[in-house]
Amino acid sequence: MKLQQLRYIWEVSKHNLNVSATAESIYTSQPGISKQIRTLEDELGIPIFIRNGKHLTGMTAAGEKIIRIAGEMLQKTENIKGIANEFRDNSKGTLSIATTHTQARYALPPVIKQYIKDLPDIKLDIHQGTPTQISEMVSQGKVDIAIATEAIELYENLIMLPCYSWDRCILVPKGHDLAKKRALSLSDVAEFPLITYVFGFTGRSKLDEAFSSQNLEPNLALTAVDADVIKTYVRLGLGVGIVASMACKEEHDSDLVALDASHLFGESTTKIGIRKDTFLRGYLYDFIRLFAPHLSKELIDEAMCLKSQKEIDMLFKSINIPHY
Amino acid sequence: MKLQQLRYIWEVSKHNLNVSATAESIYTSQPGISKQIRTLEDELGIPIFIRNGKHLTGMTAAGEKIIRIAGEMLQKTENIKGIANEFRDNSKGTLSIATTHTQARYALPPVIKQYIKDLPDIKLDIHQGTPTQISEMVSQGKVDIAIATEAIELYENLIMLPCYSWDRCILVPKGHDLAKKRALSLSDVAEFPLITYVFGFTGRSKLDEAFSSQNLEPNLALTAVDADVIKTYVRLGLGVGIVASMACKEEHDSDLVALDASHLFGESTTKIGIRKDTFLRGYLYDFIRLFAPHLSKELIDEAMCLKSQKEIDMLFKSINIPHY
DNA sequence: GTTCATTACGGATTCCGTAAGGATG
DNA sequence: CATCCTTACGGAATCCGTAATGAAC
Repeated sequence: MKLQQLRYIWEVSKHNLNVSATAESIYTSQPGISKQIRTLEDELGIPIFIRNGKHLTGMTAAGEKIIRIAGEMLQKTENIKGIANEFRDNSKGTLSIATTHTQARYALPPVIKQYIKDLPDIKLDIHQGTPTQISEMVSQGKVDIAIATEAIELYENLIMLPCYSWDRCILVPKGHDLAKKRALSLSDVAEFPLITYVFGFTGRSKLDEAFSSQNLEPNLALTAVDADVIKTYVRLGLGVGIVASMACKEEHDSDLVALDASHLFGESTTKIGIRKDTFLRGYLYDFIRLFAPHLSKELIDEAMCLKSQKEIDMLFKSINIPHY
Repeated sequence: MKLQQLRYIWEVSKHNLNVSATAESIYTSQPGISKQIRTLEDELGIPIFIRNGKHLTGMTAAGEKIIRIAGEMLQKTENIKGIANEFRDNSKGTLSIATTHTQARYALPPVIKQYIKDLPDIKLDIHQGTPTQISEMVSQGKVDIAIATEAIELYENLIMLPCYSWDRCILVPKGHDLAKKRALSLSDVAEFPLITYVFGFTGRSKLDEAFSSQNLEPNLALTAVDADVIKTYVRLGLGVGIVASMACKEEHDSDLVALDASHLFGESTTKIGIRKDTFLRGYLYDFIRLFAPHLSKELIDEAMCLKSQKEIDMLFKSINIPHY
């Protein structure tokens, strides 16, 4: 049994059982893979893949189990390499972050600024995408961590660490009727056309919950994936904006007015998503600590050791999560 | 990185960092191992072992972590082989059991008898030893399971599944004073010289607890590792025997009298010890089921998935454990 | 007829054993 | 000087790529 062989069966299983495509994607020859798989099957004495003539059409029951274990082993080889890199030079390396517009535009800049000052030799890769896209990227090991409010929980091999909770605010042009109100209520807001995030972005679900719990039918004039677009249309007078409070800070002295809406909607929590069972390099802990000061190395390690997300959530019940 | 290299560093770490001894034990040449380790260290870019001139004197911090992961990976290769064997032919294989005299002599015979009838092609290896020895054997993977009442909990990489609880009985020669008593008390028993198990065997600790909780100082005339020896000396009149009830059954119609002592001592529980994270072959589940009918495959799998022994104990709180 | 896996084969690499070398205690 | 690891080297085995073969859709 060779690691190479395990890698091949793993890769083939991830490429729709197409050996040619697999070979191309990992830059080797197709017969080479074929041969190694056969050798492994001979050694184990059982078929791993089901063949219909000369096509792979499925995995045997044993094959499925073996491929799963193979995947775990390959993960461990990565961990070994990570440990080696860590000890070779902890001040060098690449930190890959996948995140959403909201985080990249509002929450991350001060953190990144400090981070590149503290650890100047760490190369930063920041990828932007939808919550689903970035969760997928971590899940596949293409980036180290995801930062998002949504979708991370949909991936079984990711664990979520809560970073900070936040509320929403209402954005209106200066002089708007809503800005004159003393105590803003949800029905006040629902009278105007609304502009907010599309579904699946930046805690949008909490927003829908709030309206429907009061039997209000919001009139959504426009939905966007990011606050900058929302602001643009608020300025154009298309409606009232509802955005994350992180995106409101600088609005007080411009042409828009931000009204606190923390009493109208439930708070949301932004989380970091990490792949289970990965070795985390020191500078990754440093980054997380900077972004979410309550997430110490010890706490993260403790959470990583736990089996299920449920247990992790329990762990964080006793921890004070910062509020934005 | 090759599995072979990982195996070498693992084996060397298990042989007091002596490469020559390692080479001998795994039937290969010493330079071969040396070379592969060097190659691996070069590839990873860090030393795994600390060298003093030409002697290996320790492991680096990175090395320790890497070797631990290597061990986990090697375990997984075994699991893959196990799965393959399982599917190749589930009716063939070897079941290795390590157990104590008490189990082998009294609890196991009917189970074994049935088992070889049900699965005639499974070869059985039964090893006898002290609780510590047999736990060690499972811990090192030399046998599949341990069956004992003591010591399994001392090994971190073993999990324990409760099989049955049992009580003790008092053994006296026919016509002995104690046999005439109606209600036996602990102080009645303490008046006579006692013969029982040595410390660390067959629930001996429960026995000591019972006496000391009533401030009684038992007079131990003799201690032995097994009930057969104890019976021999009870017959010689050296004292009163206290043995597990499993060992009493056939005494009723012979020259010894067995008196129930379940009200005098707390009950003990005999457990099965299995190494964590191992793949269990089908015939192993069959054996366990025969020995402890409440341990279904599903229940065992559930327990094996849990992280800590604490959680496993919790799981079994809601399960009814048979009493001997 | 295109796609796809297997077989065949030759060259390069890797692996492993023996023998010699050099450091440690 | 006995033990132990490293280096050197040659033969065997393995791996991998190209080319040819044949089955499936």
